[in-house]
Amino acid sequence: MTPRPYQSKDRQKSSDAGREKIIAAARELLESDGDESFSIDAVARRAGIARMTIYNQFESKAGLLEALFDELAQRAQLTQLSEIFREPDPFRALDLMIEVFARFWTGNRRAHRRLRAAAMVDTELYAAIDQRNERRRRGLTEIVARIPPEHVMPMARDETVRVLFMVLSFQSFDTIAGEGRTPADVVPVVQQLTRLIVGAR
Amino acid sequence: MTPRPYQSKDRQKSSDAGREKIIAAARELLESDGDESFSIDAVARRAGIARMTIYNQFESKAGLLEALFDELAQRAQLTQLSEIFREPDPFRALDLMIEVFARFWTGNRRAHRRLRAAAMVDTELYAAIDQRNERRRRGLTEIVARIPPEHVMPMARDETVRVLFMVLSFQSFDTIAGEGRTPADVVPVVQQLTRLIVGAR
DNA sequence: TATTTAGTTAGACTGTATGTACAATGGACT
DNA sequence: AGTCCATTGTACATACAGTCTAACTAAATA
Repeated sequence: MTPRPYQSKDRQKSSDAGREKIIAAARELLESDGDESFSIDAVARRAGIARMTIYNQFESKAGLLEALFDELAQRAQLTQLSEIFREPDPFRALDLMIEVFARFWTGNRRAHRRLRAAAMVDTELYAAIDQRNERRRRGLTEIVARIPPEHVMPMARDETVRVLFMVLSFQSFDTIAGEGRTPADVVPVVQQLTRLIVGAR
Repeated sequence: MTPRPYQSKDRQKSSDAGREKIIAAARELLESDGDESFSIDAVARRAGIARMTIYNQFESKAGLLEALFDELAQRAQLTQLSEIFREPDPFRALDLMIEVFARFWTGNRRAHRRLRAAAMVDTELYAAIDQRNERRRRGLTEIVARIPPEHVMPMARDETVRVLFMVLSFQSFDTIAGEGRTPADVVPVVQQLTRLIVGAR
């Protein structure tokens, strides 16, 4: 009758493996251009597990997509950002930031599109992703603050941050990339655009 | 037994009135921040008509939203655009274009957001709205082509068009506007940004 | 080894939504 | 009077999210 709680490493490991299998299936499904719609059922089928397991692991569809977003971020090494935000040279920091986000946004473009679409409908997911985007804004604020006062800028600083935030959004990269252009094509354009916004060095 | 086809003016008029009533209800519903979800049923209830009538008039949800998009465009007097595209001075044309789009995008912001969200899910609607956006791109192409060859531009012309297309998108205005800023606040920022992109006169 | 524990699974069920089919109604036209 | 046609109510098929539950399974512990 006495409860006998325990945690297991093997148990945790197989559970984690299951989680990753599900997220991978979700990513593949979002990335594929098949006409199959993105439903919990479809993810479960592709991962070869029961639908209930997904609810077990992720609570809801929003929870799954939130986890997927974070996995995409890890894949694109978005963790480098905190390092970049500490880069003393603000102009160099912006160039690096553009490279990282180009990798992120254009690496899994279809997935990001459908993720955004889902986020616009689901308020819970929207809040989760919005929070992550705000990190980008805070980083930009830091970087812009690091631009020396004697440097002549075409816009006020807070306006500059707002505009840069927009330029570094998924939408921006997606639109500028158009169809069939690689990150290598887009990065120099966005870097050039950014230089115009903060004022050439 | 013999078919006796006819058209009626009164009939047409009351039918058109019904159409407008439905579109108005759809617009109000999209614009309101209530938690009521945007369903055909909700639109019908608000318009005070039967759900079937909507399918009768608009074929599908996508059809209704497409019609709504066009109504929003008319309300914001987007028809002025064809005139602006013929403006000989390209710099002035850009400034005017920004004013028109600021009115369009920020006038019914919530509606545009949810319209975009719906379009990202529904391919039919996406194609319809994409087509309308392409008119914007063609207009920009014309305007940029009108910039005199001796004018020094920071980017190649085709790249300039792509970037301007992005800057004049809903997403751009929505992001730059942030929360609670009016078109009057946003227009000068976007105009300034555009001047940086095409090169100051 | 026997028992406990916790994640997995299949299936039934609810609720919401789109879209279709169809027959009845009633107003507008000839 | 007779015809046309948009509107309407109702029933129906389908898809999806999410909940509940009871059975199953494999690992952990005594």
